Amino acid sequence: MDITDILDPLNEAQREAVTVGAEPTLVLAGAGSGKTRVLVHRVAWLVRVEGVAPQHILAVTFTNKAAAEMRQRIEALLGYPTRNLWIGTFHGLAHRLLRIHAREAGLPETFQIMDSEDQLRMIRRMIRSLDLDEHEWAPRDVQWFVNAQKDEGLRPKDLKDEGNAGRRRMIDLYARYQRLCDEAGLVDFGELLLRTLELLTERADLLEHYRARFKHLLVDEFQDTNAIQYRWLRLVAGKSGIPFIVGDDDQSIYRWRGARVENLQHFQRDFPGTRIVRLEQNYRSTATILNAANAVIANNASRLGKNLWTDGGAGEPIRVYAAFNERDEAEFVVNRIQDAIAAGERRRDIAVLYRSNAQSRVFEEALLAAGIPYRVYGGMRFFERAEIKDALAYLRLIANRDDDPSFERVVNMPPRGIGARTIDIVRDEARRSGTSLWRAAAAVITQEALPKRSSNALWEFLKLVDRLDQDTRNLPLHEQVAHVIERSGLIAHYGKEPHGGGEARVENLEELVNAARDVIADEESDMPPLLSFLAYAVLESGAAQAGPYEDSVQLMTMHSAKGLEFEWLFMCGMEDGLFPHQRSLNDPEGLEEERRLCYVGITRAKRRLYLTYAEQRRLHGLESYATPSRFIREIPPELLEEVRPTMAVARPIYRPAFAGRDALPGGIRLGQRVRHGKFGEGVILNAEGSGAHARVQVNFERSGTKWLVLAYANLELM
DNA sequence: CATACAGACATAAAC
DNA sequence: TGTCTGTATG
Repeated sequence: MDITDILDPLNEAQREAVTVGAEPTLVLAGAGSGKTRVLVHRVAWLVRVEGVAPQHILAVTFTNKAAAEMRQRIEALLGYPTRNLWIGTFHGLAHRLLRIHAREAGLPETFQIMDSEDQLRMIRRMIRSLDLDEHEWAPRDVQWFVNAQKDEGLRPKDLKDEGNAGRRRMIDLYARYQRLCDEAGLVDFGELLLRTLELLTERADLLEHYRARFKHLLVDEFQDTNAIQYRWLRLVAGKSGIPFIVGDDDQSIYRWRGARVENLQHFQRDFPGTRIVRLEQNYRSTATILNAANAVIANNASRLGKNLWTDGGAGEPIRVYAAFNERDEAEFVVNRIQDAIAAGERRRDIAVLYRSNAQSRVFEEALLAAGIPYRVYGGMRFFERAEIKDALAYLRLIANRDDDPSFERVVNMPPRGIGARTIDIVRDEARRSGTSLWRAAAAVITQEALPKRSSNALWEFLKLVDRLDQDTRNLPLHEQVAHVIERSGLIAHYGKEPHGGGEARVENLEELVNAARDVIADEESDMPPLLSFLAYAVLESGAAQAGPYEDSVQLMTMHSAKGLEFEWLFMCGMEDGLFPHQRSLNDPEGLEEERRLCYVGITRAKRRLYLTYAEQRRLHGLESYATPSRFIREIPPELLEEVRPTMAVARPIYRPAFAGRDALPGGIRLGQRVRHGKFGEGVILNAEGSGAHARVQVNFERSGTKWLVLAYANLELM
């Protein structure tokens, strides 16, 4: 058997990982150490050398994009399609199981998935219907609470109020929300996982079946799994499954949305005899860049320990530029980008990274002015667009009339004279009789509880949806979609939107037809195409922007940069308060996560890295003065090179951090916690002036941010 | 029902 | 400061 194509491209550690026997394996894979390659080759090894049938393999990735890429690479290596090999995200796989076993899981066959926006709308509506104060019970907070519980695998009945009235109400809201979802046949992202877990826990026969099927469980980006995903993995693995997981504790940057790095440690505890393979050789960056990354991450206390190395050369020093303000920073970056392009660099190999999206603006303006094509990551995705969600809502109603959120979304879209008053009456009726809005609407019409005009309009809507359903029942999916966007009136509605704004929307709607054409049937779960398409639209929200092939400079947050690499990299806004972000300055765990994010950022760079910061920055409308990020100071100075502005300036460029602080009386420092008689507790953000005129900016927890004159404020240090 | 205006808010974002 | 949401107005 020829296995050279599997093993030859691998180094020794990679080869060890790919060829391990049937034992639980944990691959600690540093940035740029070839972890995707290891996963792909592991699958090929199992199939070709160990003779494992593809249906005995389950591979879990972090995103759909990664799943698609992995499947494609596996097929390229194996040389044939891998139909029975399950590859997907935890959510995608859970959805598949729930479709196959909807009945056993207590769901209607036509159940629909809600994205976070749908979920938020639903919670907001619920809070209103309960006449709760939306400030005290902010829908966002409730949503956060519900999702956090689900991520931990907890149902309302598992939660105790601990004698806390607020918590008791939260638990109650969670329970009510869940009831609403169940009644409407709706499943949120967390529910996909939780339901599946419960299904497999309760149904020993199913569990046994899937345990027998999925012998090999491969999980990528394991450091980003949450509690329930890990329980899921353990459950499916059981005693006989062989988990092969790949992760990097230093790249765990999603703690804030439930990811548990500890799962890496737990894994070793829960699967005794775990074989650990470390991939530490980096093929991406210069030694200088790697050393900087290593130096920064070394400041984190809780690590499994790992040191990246390369046999490549030192390369260039890392450039640090201190800008006057954010516009100077952008101008500097754009000038360097022009240099790079002039030197023959491709635009797509250049990226500008920042901590938060709001920072993109200045760079966009500067790039626009310079006429350099760029692409901003993030923002509105295809399936999140209003017109697309409208069209999907019609389709969802066709599939399931009881989908209340979809009903509310399009009952008056396009406008057909059904106002807030009418909807209120329908809603009241639904609540009174405990049915869906759809049924309530029909009831309200027969009861003649509405003015003639509204009643007719409502009747027209019900007829419309029924007609759309009937007329398209036997059409291929994409024709069904085309029919629906046309006959629902959405096309006409958006087409006549003023100032040509509707044109793009109409194009998007037409694009939806194409998307429907491309949907591939899932033979295994023999899901109806419409249901399959609707699920796809929620689970795979689509790229934020089209135009992929124009060669353009990449702008994105440090988070979105994970997994990517660039020849030239700019990390901007390297200021304490921006990066690390303000909200993590007082929290050691938060700070460690920021540091990991910095590590992720630095290790994206292949050849040249710039770190820039602005000494003065306009933020939320007011000027603030910043100190360079502590992360810059964590890089050994010999790896850095200051870049001076082209104009001569009569001041030190790379000011030592916290210069000027000494001038503040009373031992006050930035970041210091203080208490004020009236405003309560807060943190010093900024300071200016000295002596009797010294003022400090304090961010009070209760009263917001204020400038105070030190001499009068009587701040108590904490 | 569309548009204008006021007010709140401002970390990251896949599924 | 800019964006988004909700409400007031014509």
